[in-house]
Amino acid sequence: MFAKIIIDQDAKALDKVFEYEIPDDFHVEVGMRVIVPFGSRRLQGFVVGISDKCEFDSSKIKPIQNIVENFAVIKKEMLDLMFYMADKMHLKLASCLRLFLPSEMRTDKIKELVVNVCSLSESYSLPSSRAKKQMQIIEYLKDKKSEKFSELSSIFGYAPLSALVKNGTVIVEQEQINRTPDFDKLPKVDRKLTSLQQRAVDTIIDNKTYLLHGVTGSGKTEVYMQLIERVLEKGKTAIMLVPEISLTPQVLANFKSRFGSQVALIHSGLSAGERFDEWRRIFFGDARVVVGARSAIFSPIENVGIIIIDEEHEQSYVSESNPRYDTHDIAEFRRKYNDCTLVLGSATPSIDSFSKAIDGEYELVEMPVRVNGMEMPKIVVVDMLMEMRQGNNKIFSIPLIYELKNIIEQKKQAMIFINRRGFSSFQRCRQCGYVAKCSDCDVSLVYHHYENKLKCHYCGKRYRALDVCPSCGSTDIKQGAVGTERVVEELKSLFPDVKILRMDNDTTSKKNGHRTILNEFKDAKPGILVGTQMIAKGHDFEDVLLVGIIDADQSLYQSDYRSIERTFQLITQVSGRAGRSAKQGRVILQTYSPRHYVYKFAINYDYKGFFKKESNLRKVTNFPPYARILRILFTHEDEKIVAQDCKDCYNEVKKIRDEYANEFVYLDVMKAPLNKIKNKFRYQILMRFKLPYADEIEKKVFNCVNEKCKSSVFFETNPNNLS
DNA sequence: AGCACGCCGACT
DNA sequence: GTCGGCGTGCTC
Repeated sequence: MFAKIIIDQDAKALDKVFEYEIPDDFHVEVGMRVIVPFGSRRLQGFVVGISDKCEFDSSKIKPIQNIVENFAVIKKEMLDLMFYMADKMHLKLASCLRLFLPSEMRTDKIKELVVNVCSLSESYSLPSSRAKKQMQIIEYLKDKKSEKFSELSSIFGYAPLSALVKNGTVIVEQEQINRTPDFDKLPKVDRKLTSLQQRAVDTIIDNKTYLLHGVTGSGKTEVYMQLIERVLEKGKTAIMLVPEISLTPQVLANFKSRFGSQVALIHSGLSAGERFDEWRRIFFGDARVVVGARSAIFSPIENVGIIIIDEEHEQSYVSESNPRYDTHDIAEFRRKYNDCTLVLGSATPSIDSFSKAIDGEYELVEMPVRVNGMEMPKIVVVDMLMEMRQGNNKIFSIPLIYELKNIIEQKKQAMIFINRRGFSSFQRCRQCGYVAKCSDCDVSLVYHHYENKLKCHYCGKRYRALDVCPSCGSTDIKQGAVGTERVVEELKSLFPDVKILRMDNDTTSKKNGHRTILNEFKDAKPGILVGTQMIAKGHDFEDVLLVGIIDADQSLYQSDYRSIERTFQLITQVSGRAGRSAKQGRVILQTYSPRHYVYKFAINYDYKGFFKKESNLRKVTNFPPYARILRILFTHEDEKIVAQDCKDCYNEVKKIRDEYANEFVYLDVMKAPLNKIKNKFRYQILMRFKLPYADEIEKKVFNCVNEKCKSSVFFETNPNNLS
């Protein structure tokens, strides 16, 4: 018999199926991990098929050397998913498989899922004198009493060992796996749902995809919980995905108390060991609800009854780096495979998902009212140009200062949202125009006042801050756009007695950083929390009555087609933080372009109006979801090589463009906007084509680029940012 | 990916 | 003369 095997190496040249002979006494199944001789090395591989004949030159076929576990660690569904991903998303087979296993089990120090331990049986008969290896094993075990099966089999070989096991000389026992003890579910409290919530729960029953559009505060989480409960009662399992940043301790505790030990949590805060343990509980069916961020969609959970993607519009559901995938696609695959329900929930669905709902691909379920019946907070747009004309060129507008004073007098709380960390976006010499840049990346450095350093936000490299211009010696140095640090500093000088906290990547990188800051904020009355994106969701503080958005335009003028959508979502989410309790909240939104249509819709919380406008725009200008963008990014240390590689591929792609001339809207080559990151030069080919032949074109482009070019290329469809 | 085989510069 | 640079090519 022969096995089709994928070598566990992330290299383009090895991205294919290799064939090995299965020794007669090996029990090999599809999905197992094995060790195979590969050239002069031994490597880990995965069995993806078994056949009684081989297609490769049989004289070159080598036998499988060993098996790692005596069962399949990659389940059937995941194997199918791997082929699907490789085909549809042009990913390497091995890199898909790696997504399915916890990092602890990977390559070098192969961690086994269960440990099989061998010992000599009490009464055994000596093998025939010809079986030298068998004798050696017996001697070894006499001396050491017991040893791991895998260890023995790699020292002496699998064949003699399995012979000894078969005739009862050697006994194999599975080492006890420490599973978390089952404990009783908390008593089922009768949770009163609003009629809207109840209607949502009653509607979401079929095995299809639902888009749950519920305004912030409409109680989507409770709906999810009810849905999961119902699925569990039917003996099925559930996957619940949330954006990484909203995996706060409160959310986790909530799920733990509701579902007890049935829930497995997967988040970035886990150590490798903890992650492995949770994975193992899922694998063996001890956990029936998986709650986690993006990667949890790959959990080896069986018999799935429902998959939920909360905040489905979040960018973090698309993996940005190497195996690039969109969680929606994986979830859709698993929904079909398990014939189960998929729920996409959001207050501000992505244009993509909502248009699928409009087209009938998803069923739309709406919850347009907040649980507490409160109005959404009132959003006031402040024209910063006008402020400037009136002589205020400070960070804060007059209305914002006024409202802040108000809040402080009432001993309430405010949140200030500014989507840029650090002190200022750059430092520039006013005399000669010099801007400090990172030596490894093509970006300007961000000034961090607290550490008095310039930092590169791409590679993390630090530099001394400028006090004199290194180019002309001038001391007249201008600070760029404001960041969180600068806002905090300014607030402190305005309100010296008020507790002001900052929450961004710099202050939460330490363990429990989030929790510490949030706990501190909870008791700070009056208090102001300044932060980036990460304050935008999940945190409900009753006394937050004011939200300030410092630079709403910041996300608006990024040169990608989703920036307007993103701005709308951000404003809605941030505004949702205000007035979670009985009092109505207020939002001050500062902008330099107050007449942009996004603000008109945002202040009225008019998602549908916004959707209509935005989707129309995309339709007439041929942008997703009405067309597809494909970006091919080339990177290399040597600029000449990338440039040439990229150019060569471009010429090939042009041929495809000519073949599908009616489909292409756009095609060009260029330096990437960020020409260099971490000392690697970046060039790109960008194209946009209509949908009818999109899959076909994409495949052709992929194949020809893959053939043409040896250096590393990165394919992105509908990229989130073009830097 | 990693390792082997293979063809040209500065060392005992 | 040889040790060793890393350029191409192969691994079932």
